[in-house]
Amino acid sequence: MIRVNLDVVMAKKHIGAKELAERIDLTPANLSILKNNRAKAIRFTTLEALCRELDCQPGDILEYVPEEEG
Amino acid sequence: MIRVNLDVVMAKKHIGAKELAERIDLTPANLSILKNNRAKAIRFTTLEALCRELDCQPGDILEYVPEEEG
DNA sequence: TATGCTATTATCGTTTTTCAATAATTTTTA
DNA sequence: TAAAAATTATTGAAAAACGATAATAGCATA
Repeated sequence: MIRVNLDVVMAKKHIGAKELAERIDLTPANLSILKNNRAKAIRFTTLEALCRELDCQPGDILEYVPEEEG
Repeated sequence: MIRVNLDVVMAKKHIGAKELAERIDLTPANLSILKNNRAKAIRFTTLEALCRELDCQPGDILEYVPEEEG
């Protein structure tokens, strides 16, 4: 499972979803999908804009969480 | 710019493109596109499979490289 | 040289998913 | 309580992954 830790990075940078959405030129609705782990993919242009505006690396945003076996 | 450092991780793990492609259930052709920085997006299912088989994190594979200003 | 093996590159068609636009609802905050 | 912010859902268009396939390149080794 790939976990999107956008909320953590946003909190560290003290930036809200509305402002971040504006800065990366994405609608707040679509940023919310990403932020709340409902996206199934990400374009590199979007990931790049996020890293640029949040001054971070992809590894700060994306995390691989091994599934526990059923 | 988002750089895909798959070649580095693969070298560390001593695994070839053919075997990795088989393990993550992707054609060698499509893995090559990703590995050589010609992909424009990535599905989380693919990123997850890569992290699982390479025993690594997204941050090992994806790197944000700030563009130098022209 | 010749022969495999691996990797890369390219094209086509299908499927998946992002994303904008929009609206409704919920949550948070002043 | 009212306003602002955030979430959720829907629709449609555009982008891109991906499989299948084939051609080509690189690189060993006999």
